[in-house]
Amino acid sequence: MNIEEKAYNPKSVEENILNFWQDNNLYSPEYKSNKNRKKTFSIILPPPNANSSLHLGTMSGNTIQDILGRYHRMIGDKVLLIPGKDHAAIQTEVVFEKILEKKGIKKRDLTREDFYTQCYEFCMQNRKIAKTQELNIGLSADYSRERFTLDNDITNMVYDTFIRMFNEGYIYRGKRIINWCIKDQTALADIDTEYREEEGKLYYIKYGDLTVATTRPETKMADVALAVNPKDKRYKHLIGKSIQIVSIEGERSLPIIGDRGVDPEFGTGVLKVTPGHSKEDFKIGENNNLPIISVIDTRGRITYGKYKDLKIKEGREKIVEDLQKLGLIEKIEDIKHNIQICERCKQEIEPLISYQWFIRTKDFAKEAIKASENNEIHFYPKRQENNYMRFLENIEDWCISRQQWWGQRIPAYYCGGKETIIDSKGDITEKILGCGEIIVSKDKPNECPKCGNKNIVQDEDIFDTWFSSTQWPYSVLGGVGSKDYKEFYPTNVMETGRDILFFWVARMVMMCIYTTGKVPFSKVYLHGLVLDKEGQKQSKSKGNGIDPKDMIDKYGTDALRLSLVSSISPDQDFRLYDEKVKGFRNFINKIYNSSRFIFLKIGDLTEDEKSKLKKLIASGNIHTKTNIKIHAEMHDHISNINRFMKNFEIGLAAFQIQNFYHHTFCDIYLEEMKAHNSIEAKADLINIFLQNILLMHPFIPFITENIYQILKEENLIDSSEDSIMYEKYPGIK
RNA sequence: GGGUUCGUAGCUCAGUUGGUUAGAGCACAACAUUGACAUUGUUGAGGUCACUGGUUCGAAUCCUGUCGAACCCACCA
Repeated sequence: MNIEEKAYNPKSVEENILNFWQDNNLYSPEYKSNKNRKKTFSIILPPPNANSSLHLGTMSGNTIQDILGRYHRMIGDKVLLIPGKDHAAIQTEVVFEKILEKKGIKKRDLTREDFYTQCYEFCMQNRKIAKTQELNIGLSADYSRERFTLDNDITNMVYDTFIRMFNEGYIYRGKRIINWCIKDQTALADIDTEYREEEGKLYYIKYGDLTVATTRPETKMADVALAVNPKDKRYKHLIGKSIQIVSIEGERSLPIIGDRGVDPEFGTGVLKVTPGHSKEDFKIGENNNLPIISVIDTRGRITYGKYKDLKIKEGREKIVEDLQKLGLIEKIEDIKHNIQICERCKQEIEPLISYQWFIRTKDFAKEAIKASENNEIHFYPKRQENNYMRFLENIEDWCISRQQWWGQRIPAYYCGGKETIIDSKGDITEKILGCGEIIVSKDKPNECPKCGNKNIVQDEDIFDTWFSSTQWPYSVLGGVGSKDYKEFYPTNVMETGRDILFFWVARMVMMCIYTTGKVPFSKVYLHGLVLDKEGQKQSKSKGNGIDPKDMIDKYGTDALRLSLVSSISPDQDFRLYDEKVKGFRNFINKIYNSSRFIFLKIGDLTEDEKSKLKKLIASGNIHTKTNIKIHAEMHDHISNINRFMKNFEIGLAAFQIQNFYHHTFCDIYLEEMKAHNSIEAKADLINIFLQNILLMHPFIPFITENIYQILKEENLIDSSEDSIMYEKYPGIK
């Protein structure tokens, strides 16, 4: 810092400080000052997706993580923040396919290997950019330990888990109804889908004497029953009977069953049961032992009779036309209804019957629930615990296979390969062509262990990205039993966005308890989303995103950090915009100028005077007549900040350090001190100043490190530490 | 349908277990500034703390209900 300049120039200062921290390896738990530290504090940083540069939301999380890390370093813990990057299976595949499309290349033009290699390259470039961004925001993570979720050893651990779960019966290959994305050509877990309200039509179709209201007449041929509510007086007497119908599929008989899930208020109160193309109906089918018929394939085309190969919507029109000709359409109403869409590509989801890999989640969920009940895991804010519990209590089996290329290929092998057949009745079966054996193994077996068949074919599918990322807390440390695992696992805090509580946090607890026997972290802090000035979610499609780099270039990193955390509360979304960051820049400048003033005031002391000054500070007996009040206020301030930090009230702490420095330290104390020039007064000034700088360091690390270094250069403080990062936090013994 | 959060100054937001006169920043007005800072300071104006009823010596804070906004989960056949 050149204190000749009237205004603070963050750019050059931050660059120097950053180099100083990195060159000396200060972020590492192996750094010399950590040598005698026993208590560890570790955070697994949520690995951002390696398919783009970081957005502000990720960086707001990084800032909170870093504040916690720096605070704990200063209260004497051996701190490890572990960075990583996530391959983000489907999302990255979608993003990368678009990039290829721009070059006029279609995914299927490439071999699987080429696609993978190119996508890997793409991710490595983003990984580098993201790392630079993380470093620039001051994230004090140990990059010698940085990992990518597709690193070989990580994948190996993921495979080990899969194999163990398979052998213990927690993983099965099953025929179930799944969410199928026709655009992405893959199965999706429920959680990977969203709902969107759309205008549609409700068709009232005659089934013999009864009328059924449906939005999906094209699945009519897959009906296997009609269902009514057992309490519905209109239809109660029909339960257990059958109805003869004549319709486009000819003459046939459908059983009438009772199911409590049928809403008597909707339509006519009669539901057509289509287990092959509706999740609810699939459940009804299971409960009543009904057959399953499929009439739509994975391309979203009809497979039945004369409608074969028509797209769903074309088929619907044609079928309605034919029904009308037969006089079977009673009426058509307009309806607003929610359609299920793919979270990634936003296209409509088709529920289809398919063979996929599933995890039996019920037992795992029980353990994860127990962890919370036994107070082994705490949520900030506490109310999120309810969401966590409700998710786990209602959890369904987790579909972990995806029909994609970018990710970890499932280590399952089929004797002779497999094929899926829809028979003439519309029944889907998966047939393993050899002796029927499925071999789960990390390496490809030479032959089938059961029948000796040499023709062994690997499953084409990859894992859901969350299958690997939920194992991240121990895999990133090198796995169970590794040196880092022993020292840093379980970790202390999971700090992440409130939007991935279910995707990641809850499943991480389940998976890690299974693989390590321990709850992976004892505290979960969930932050809100960063919104734009109008309170809208920032997104690339809206173009309302704020580029973190712009803010840093314009106002400096410390200013941006403060604006990301000051006055926030956990879980609560907050707005960020130019003027806000500018305000914090003004505060940082205030710190600069006040320090400039202090250095001018201290003036050129002789070495004797400096040593007297330091002795006065060390003795603690430096009260001067004019400023007794400040000591009491400092004392309260320090204990408040420590209390806030312990309760994860980061927003309050950030707000208070700024407020105190500006309006108590500068506006009152510093003004008063203008009249005092004794060595005692100067000692007092330096002492209070230093306390404030230390208090502020976790939040605004750059300027505080810079001031600290000047205090040392000027020989105004004594310390064996090279950096403020390892100084003792005020109020901590 | 179930759940959560929010509603405080013109705007953006704090308000730590219920406790004097409800705070900050931005914006606004006036004044000041020769030991730092016009990216500053001082002072001021600006609030029925959404509304309603209750608990309490005392409510922005706790409880009932209403209105408005946002979000999550489930489902819409």
